Amino acid sequence: MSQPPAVAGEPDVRRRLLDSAARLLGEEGPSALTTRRLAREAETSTMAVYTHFGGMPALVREIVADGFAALQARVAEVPVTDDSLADLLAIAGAYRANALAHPHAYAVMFGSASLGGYRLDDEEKDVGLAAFAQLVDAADRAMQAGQLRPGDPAAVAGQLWAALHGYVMLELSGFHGVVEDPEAELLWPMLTHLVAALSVS
Amino acid sequence: MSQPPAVAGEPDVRRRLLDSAARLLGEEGPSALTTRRLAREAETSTMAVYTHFGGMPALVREIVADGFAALQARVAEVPVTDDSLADLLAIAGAYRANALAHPHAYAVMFGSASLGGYRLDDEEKDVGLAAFAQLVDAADRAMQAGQLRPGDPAAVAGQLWAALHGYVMLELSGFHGVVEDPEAELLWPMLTHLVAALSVS
DNA sequence: TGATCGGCTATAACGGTGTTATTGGACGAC
DNA sequence: GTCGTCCAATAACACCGTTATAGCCGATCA
Repeated sequence: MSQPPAVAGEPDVRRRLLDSAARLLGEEGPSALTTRRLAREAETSTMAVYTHFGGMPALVREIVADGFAALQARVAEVPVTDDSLADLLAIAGAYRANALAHPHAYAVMFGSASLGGYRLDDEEKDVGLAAFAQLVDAADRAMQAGQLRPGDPAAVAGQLWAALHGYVMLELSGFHGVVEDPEAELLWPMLTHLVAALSVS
Repeated sequence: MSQPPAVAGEPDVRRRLLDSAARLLGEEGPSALTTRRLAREAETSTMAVYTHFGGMPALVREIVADGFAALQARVAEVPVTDDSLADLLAIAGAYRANALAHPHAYAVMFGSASLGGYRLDDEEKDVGLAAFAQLVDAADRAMQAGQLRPGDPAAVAGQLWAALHGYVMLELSGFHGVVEDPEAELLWPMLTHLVAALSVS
């Protein structure tokens, strides 16, 4: 209640703030996401951030939640096929593609690039772990299909996730230039080697 | 020339600034490393930062260089033995230990936790790549010893590095709680699986 | 209809930040 | 002793996040 009827074509302040924040973060990075700048972009005053969200960290928390939701949706698009091992690699590709498409958001989501006073809290990590659950499911399917050695799917998924996350972080930091073609010499060999070592012999 | 004779027991301003900066970063994190706070700790004024370094980013650059040097020194302590594969894992252990001992420095070194206006530039990356060269050497030794399959040592080292870096980042972000004992279920299995897949059959 | 009340917004302020210009003092060179 | 050269301290500027204040504007109710 209260909230004005939201005239068509003029999204309410809350929506404008979230949209502007996502755009600023995506286009100019964390340092551009300030209350005053955000208020200018959303054509309102800094107070709106506090009345609608309670402060900058809370607004960032919503952006992060949206980022995790987008990551999860992007990974969920990967079709399930008969080859569970290929599915795992396809999921990794989708994960990386999402990170490269939204590098600043990815950095904030995983605790890099501290944004304002925002810090990952437990609730936020749970949202992130929901995305991780997709990997666990894929690993579990591969075990059920007899393609991965039986074991703890979470451990397998965790190993793949850590390696994938590391490659993505190095790529975002510009440290992947240690070889000519990082994707062909680092990412895929690393993941296939991991999967191979985890497969039934 | 110029620089006063540096009375014993009273390190010069430049040294005091660097020491205080390293201490502030290590103990309280990036957000504590401000010019005014730093000037107070080093018992001088903010101007000293500009006369001696030219600004906060340049000072951070030196801190980062020191961090890479410490990492390199820590890894260099790992003895070279007959078992090159075990050496690779020992290097990984030393790398992780250094990162856990200086988490804030590690985050800044690899582009996370943007500190002031500091950004990794190419020169800085070269310093980081010098540390990476240690891993390449170790991989090369393992190939020469016939324990790793012949190939590009940089590619092998890069895969290990990415995986290790990813695990360390997840550990520093608190995301490693997906399993009970991350070190036993994620880190070492992941690395041994990678090494195994890269070894001669 | 008219008065009241409530939520939202804009303005302004406080203390903090990085950075820079200006001032002043201490020191070596001549 | 005087000059010149650094270097540090002070103060200022513009910006930041945050908060208090005051005013608007629509909904509620007598």
